[in-house]
Amino acid sequence: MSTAATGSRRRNPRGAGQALRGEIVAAARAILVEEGYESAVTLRGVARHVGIAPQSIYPHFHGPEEIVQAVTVETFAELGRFITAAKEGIESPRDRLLAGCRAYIAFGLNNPNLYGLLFRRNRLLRGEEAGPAAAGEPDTRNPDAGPFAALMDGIRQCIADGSSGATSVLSTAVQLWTAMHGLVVLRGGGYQFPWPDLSETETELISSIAKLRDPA
Amino acid sequence: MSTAATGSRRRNPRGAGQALRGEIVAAARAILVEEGYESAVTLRGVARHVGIAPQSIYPHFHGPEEIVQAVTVETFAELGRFITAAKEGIESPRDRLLAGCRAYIAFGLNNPNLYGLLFRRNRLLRGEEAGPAAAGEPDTRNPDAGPFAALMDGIRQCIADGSSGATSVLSTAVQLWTAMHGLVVLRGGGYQFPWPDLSETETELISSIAKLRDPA
DNA sequence: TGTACATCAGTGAACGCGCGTTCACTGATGTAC
DNA sequence: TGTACATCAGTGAACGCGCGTTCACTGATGTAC
Repeated sequence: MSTAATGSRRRNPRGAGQALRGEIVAAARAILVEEGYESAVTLRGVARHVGIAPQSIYPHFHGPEEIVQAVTVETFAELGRFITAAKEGIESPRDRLLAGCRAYIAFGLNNPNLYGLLFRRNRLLRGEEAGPAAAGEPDTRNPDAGPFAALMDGIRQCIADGSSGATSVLSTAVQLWTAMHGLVVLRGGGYQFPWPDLSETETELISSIAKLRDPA
Repeated sequence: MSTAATGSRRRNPRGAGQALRGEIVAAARAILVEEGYESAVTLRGVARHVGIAPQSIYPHFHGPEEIVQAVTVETFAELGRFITAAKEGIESPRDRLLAGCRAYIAFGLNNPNLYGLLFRRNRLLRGEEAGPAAAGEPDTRNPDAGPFAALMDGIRQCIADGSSGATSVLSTAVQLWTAMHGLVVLRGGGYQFPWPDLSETETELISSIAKLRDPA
């Protein structure tokens, strides 16, 4: 089931202790991708995957949740880069918006387990104490930065350009995000369902929500 | 944290052994609502909640997953009844469709933990063997029955009525469901975010996806 | 009408497992003198 | 140039905990005769 540790692991050289941190995060990521559930990420499981003793994780992380959080931060950055890359070189605001949205959806559908990590239910709902936002607080959910800000920019440009008839940028962005998230979660959920063609669905959803006019 | 067992539990009378089944499902439901995660439903935890010994569960369920499945089936039925009740007495197809969709969203936002149960990732994704659909297989995800079929009916009536300009019933229903699901999951996720007004968002999303014409 | 018995609705006690966590330890390597 | 020492990057062994699961048992109650 889970890949066994290599066993041939070499101790990191003096001063390179931080390298282990990276190995731990990578192992947790691999376990998440394979197993799909946060609960599969245990200190002992990660240690086995890396090939170290469980207690060797403590200098880097205080527990499993911190490791998962590190994977989450990494994944948010990855998603951002993926979307940015997809929009590169596209001039038309309308096509850029579509390309960005399609990239978001593609990332989610191709990495369902990692995507699920980005939007797992907030711990607050379980009655734990609030605390300030962590240093690497995910920024897709931050309206002023990252992918969401880029989405708003894209919509603004479409409005300016005349290719969108939307009135509220924030409201439109939230609705687009909502639809894209729903699409990723439902289609990536693994249910048996006669899903209509993905590309058409994307186009229709985005066009109708962003009130895009058909290009001449 | 978790409510203690009453301790004053009476043994069920002869022939009423099935009553315990109901108590077990109710306890699991309560734990899910309180704790929010499937992993919180353990045989021992449920037994504590009911006030019985852990092994007393076995005559009714083979393990925690079966209990969760029973809660899921119950919740699907509840959702269906809730939507049906909300549409009752509304004549206009357009208003019926809106009422049904609003009810779906309200149920999800008011019962985030139970709603999450309905659409948790399929076990198949974790590499477990397939097997045929269970007896109580959730029917919101079945295009030919339950809430989803009702949604398609609603759209059909709106099209017949002239209040919707949609062309494909199935595609429109899937898109509506996608958007509603995304809305519930994102808004119910507990993130800090400047969400626009819920009622307006609902109206805009549903109207644009179902291509509803403004009523005169 | 009384009584032996089968059945039902559970319990008591115990098991092995994987988990997080702690404490004392090791052995290589860079650094001060 | 040699050597004592501090530090770094980990390990060995053990703990208590909650979990699922098994086995033998109990005690009330309906039923056959």
